[in-house]
Amino acid sequence: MTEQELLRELLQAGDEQEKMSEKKVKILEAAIEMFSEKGYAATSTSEIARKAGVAEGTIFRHYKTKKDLLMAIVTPVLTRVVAPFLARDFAQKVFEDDYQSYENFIRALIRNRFDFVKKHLPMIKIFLQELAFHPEIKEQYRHIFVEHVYDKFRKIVSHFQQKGEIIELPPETVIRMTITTIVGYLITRFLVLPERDWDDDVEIEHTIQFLMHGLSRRKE
Amino acid sequence: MTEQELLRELLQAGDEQEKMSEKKVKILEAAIEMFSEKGYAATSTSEIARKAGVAEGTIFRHYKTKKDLLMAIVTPVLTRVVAPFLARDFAQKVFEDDYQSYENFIRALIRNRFDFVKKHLPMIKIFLQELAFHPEIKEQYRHIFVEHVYDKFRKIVSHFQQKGEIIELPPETVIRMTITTIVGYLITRFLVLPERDWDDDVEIEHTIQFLMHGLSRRKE
DNA sequence: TTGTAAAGTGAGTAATCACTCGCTTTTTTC
DNA sequence: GAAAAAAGCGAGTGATTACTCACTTTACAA
Repeated sequence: MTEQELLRELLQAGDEQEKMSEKKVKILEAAIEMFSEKGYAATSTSEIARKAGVAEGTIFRHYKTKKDLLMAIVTPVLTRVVAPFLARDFAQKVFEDDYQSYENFIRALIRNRFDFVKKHLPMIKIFLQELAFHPEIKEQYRHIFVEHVYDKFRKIVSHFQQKGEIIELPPETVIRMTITTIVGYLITRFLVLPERDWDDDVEIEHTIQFLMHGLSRRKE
Repeated sequence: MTEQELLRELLQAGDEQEKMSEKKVKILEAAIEMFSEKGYAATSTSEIARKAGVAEGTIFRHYKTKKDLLMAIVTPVLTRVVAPFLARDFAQKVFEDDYQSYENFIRALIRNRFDFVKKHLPMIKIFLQELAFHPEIKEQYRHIFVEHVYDKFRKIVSHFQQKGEIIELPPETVIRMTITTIVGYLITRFLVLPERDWDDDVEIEHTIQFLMHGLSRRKE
């Protein structure tokens, strides 16, 4: 699968899969690169057109406004970020002991999210940046999280709390710590210190151990 | 101490304390508000002038360029973020058992940073946003961190590792987990879910317990 | 009080902005 | 293969941009 096919597939997530023209893909690639490097507001449509090798009018043929172009990039990220939780059988699998422990659940989650961030870093950068300034993006995110992630996550936490594997704190606190630890690792790894030579397998394992000990039942 | 005096003091950090004119303070206040709400690139100097109740020319009387204005806001944040580590006697105090444990050290740190973030949230938002797009800011940050924070932090970690309080992971991993946990909590608290009604004392204590258990010596 | 430097002003400037529109070229449909 | 639709083009639009500059007002030292 080529880079272009991969991008095409990701960006079409949700849409009826119409074929995208060559130039439309070029526009998206150029926009993603420039938005992630200079920021959305600081990137002009003429720059995007130049980098994409396309007339400026062509951009507005495909996207009514510059903001539409941003949303076309950001929306698929939104759904993919929480993708693991969207699978219909996801919570089921957890309860039916596909992952015998919270630890294995976390391990699968962190590995999965690691690959995702590694593959789509520029889009994720744009998403994180613009989240702060566009209330609709934040609202979409909030909606998806509340609707598709929070409830399932809460049930998983409760499940392993009852099994005695993790501590009896409020579920939202446990969820916060889990997400914070994973996201904190990924942001450090890919945004804060990307140039350091990481031993990813070791670091992921340390992170999992840290999280599991932090969440383990306290024994006196 | 009024809000204005407080702002004045913070923004003058480092400079020889020249008196700032009324209008200069107004400009800074307006710029901080707008930059944090709309972003640096999306805010025009004319908007800032209007909000500050000042002619546009007055902005450029005090700051040569719009970017100079940004740097005047962001630079003091940089030093204040790491302020606790800048104190000359800081590491000394830790070793001489002012904080008898890593836990107490962390507790003091998190409480201190909590107050700082709460007080200067808009400036911190601007700082975090623009860090991504201005290499000089990132370089300044890297420099201060490497020069003034990392070494002291590393010594503190080693100290408590030798005392057997915390686990014998590589110090940079322990530092990463500590910072990640604290920053993750503060970002969740003030940026991701600021509208939730937090019981801050409880949440801070849970966070400390999570961190300390995550970092504790594993006992078989 | 007067002289001077700093602070403040706002109309003006060239460049750039997101976006439009009449047109040509390419692709799809029957 | 002709007609229709979609994609692509680029000069042109009015609005806005960061910044300048000649000028006026204010602050303060001698």
